[in-house]
Amino acid sequence: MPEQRNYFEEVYEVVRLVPKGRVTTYGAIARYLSLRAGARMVGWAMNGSHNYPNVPAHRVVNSVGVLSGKHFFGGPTIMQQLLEDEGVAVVDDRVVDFEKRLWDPSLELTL
DNA sequence: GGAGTGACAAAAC
DNA sequence: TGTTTTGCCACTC
Repeated sequence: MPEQRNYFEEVYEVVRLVPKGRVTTYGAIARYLSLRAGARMVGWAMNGSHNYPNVPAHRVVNSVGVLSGKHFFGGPTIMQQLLEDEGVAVVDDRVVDFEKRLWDPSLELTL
């Protein structure tokens, strides 16, 4: 069945554009997609991200920089390990210098 | 076919 | 000031 889930693809595409060593938020992606509060969809999309290649869902965190869905990576430390491997320090499930690491598509892509 | 849920966020009270 | 409710779309039961 063809992928007719536009929002999901949009989310995946944006997440794929997140540079290594940077993180983004559900709200940022939702805003970039002109969603009022579709952040839930972003998270749900991440849930199905395993069906799509190169979707660094570990770079997507909530609005406070917390690795909300770390447990969905098959382990509570996988997400943190991936981020640390990319140079993103994670302490107490939170991204260090989150505001500096934050990659907002609406800003970086200057749409 | 209908109702409920889901890795969130922002507005309202 | 903190807590509660609504919003969105897709997917599952």
